[in-house]
Amino acid sequence: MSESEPAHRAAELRAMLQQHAHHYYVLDAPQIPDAEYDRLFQELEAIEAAHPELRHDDSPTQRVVGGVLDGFVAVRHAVPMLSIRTETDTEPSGAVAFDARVRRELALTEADPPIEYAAELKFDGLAMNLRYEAGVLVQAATRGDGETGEDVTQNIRTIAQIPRRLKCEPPPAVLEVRGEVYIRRDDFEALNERQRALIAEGAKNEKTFVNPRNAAAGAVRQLDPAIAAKRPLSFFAYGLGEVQGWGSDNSALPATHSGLLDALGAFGLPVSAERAVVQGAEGLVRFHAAIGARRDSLPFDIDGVVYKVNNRALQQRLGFVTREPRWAVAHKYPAQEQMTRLLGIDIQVGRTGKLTPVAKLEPVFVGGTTVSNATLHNEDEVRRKDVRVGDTVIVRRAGDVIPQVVGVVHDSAAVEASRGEPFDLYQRLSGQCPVCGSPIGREEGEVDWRCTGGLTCPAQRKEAILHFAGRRAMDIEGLGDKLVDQLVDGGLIRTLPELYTLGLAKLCALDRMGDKSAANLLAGLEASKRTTLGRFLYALGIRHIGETTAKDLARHFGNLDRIIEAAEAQLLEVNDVGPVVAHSVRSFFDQPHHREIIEQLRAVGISWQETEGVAVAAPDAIGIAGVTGRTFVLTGTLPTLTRDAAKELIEAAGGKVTGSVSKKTNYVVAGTEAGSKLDKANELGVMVLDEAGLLALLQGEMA
DNA sequence: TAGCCTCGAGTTCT
DNA sequence: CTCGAGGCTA
Repeated sequence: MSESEPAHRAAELRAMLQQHAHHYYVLDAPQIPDAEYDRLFQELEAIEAAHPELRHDDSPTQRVVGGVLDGFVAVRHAVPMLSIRTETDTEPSGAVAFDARVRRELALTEADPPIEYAAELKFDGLAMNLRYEAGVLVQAATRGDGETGEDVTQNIRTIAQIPRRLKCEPPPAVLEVRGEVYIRRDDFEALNERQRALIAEGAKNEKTFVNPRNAAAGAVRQLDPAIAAKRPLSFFAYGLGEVQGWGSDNSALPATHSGLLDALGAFGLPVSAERAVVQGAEGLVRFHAAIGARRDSLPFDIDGVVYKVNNRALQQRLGFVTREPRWAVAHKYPAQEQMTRLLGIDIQVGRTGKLTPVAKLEPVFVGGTTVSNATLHNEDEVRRKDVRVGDTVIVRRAGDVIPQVVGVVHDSAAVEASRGEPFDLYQRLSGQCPVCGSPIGREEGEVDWRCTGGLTCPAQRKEAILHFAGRRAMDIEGLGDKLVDQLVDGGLIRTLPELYTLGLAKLCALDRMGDKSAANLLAGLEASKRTTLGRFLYALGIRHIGETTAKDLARHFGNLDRIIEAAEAQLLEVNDVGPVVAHSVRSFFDQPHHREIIEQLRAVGISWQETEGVAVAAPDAIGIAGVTGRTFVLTGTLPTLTRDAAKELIEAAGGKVTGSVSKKTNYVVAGTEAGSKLDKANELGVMVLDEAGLLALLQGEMA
């Protein structure tokens, strides 16, 4: 009796775990919390450890079994895994053409009713053959060349969604289920997140994955199933291979494809819910369009849809042409990812001097257009992806319009060994700006390299002019990049004010510039002279001053001279202006060259409405006590007051207490063991008080 | 001190 | 649109 007790409990646990796993993975509706599942799982593990004879091949605890393989064993498919014909046509006519072919083959006329189709998704994963004998999973094999694949049973057993025993009684003698192993997008993101963490911790042999498909392919081909088990693989069934004894003489085989999928679902196999039974070409077209519209929001990648004649008897009548069934077709959407070759890495100079690496690609058609350039953002990014000239890379252009290099395709070891050098921006440029030859530099802690040439650099000058002329800035109509290229390269324009001294004669001498366009530009320049302070400030292109901040400054100060004269402390009064922005503004106006340009721009007639500004009253000069509206930072331990008490006192007096010292900080109140905040205060010249000093200040305010 | 939120800057192709 | 930086806040 004492022997049968654990056996009974083990069987019970196995049944419960299988049931819950099915709800969790297949129906996506867990019935118990994960922790409870884990507890049951561990209980079963414990029983099986104590009673090895109770271990079953189809126990949930046996999903990871066996050791590392030396290689994969070839498996000859009992029924070949055929490819299906792919409609490359991305228009709806692909569906129409298929329907027409089917009707022709069946010798149907227009008088006959529409054909019924099963429409489903074409997953972007790996085709797999699962062989169940007497209801138990005995083998999983990849597609290979269609005739012979590889035995990956150990890895596939780690996929919890795939039942080790079919839920049917009695089970078919042999049932081969065909389907796709894939990785969900969210699982993929989480996986890469984990990989990045491992790499950050210094793990040598880890890497991030380029896309879910590659990650899935890598996992399936892992020799060590323990590694495969850590990859979040999923599975959808979509067809059959060899079948024996499903009912007597396979009589229980459903008559339709849709019925077949329903049956597989009932056996506990995951079947996609994104499928439909539709009538005729019209139904196919609708399905294609509906899925296409939702493609980006599906939880997994697909590369198209598949249409199958639903009735299996009709399928048999249609038969095969060479290796492809006549009764099914895949209808692809335009690829969102393509492989191509990285021809080179150019380096562009932006308005702020930022040096941006740009991938020069062998042109590929992806996401509806031909892509030949893609930004690589910065050096870190290039290194992170380890993209090198000559590599085969994957380019993606999904819903987000802008193409990006997703990563490198790592193929044969030979190719791997002969790769180019890792990207080193400084070395590539020999430390010089590719346009003007000025030295390049990188600020401490910044990612970006910059050309130090400033406006002497033609690239920056061009960008500065374009920015000045931009729609949100001075809005000069008729001044585009081609024209700016000509003006700067031809030496007609060196500084912004010179734009306004352009004459008709000079303009007409330029290539492709007629009287009309020249007159348009001059009119555009004239019209731009009447502007606002905010636009003008923004147009100057001061670092960190975008449209919003420019407007804030304009509103706060009301007129330009006050801004030019403002000390950093006054600039800090402006909303969202911190030390960096304040410093940037201050140093811009400190350059005589910039003041000169501003004078000249005013001289040519640029003007705006000046106001009083809505600045709060100018703060008291340094040294005069004040608490209201001031910012305090507390650091260290005060002799009598607790932090909270000190805070309360300051706030009661109208002051503000923040956590970190910045130029916006008016006072630092330091006690004993004050650390870096005190150093910072000294560095920034912020007034430092002790407790007595604080109390004296507060007294003064109250009095 | 970390994390949130906003802003700035750069980006592709037709 | 995305990323990084700056500013602010819990």
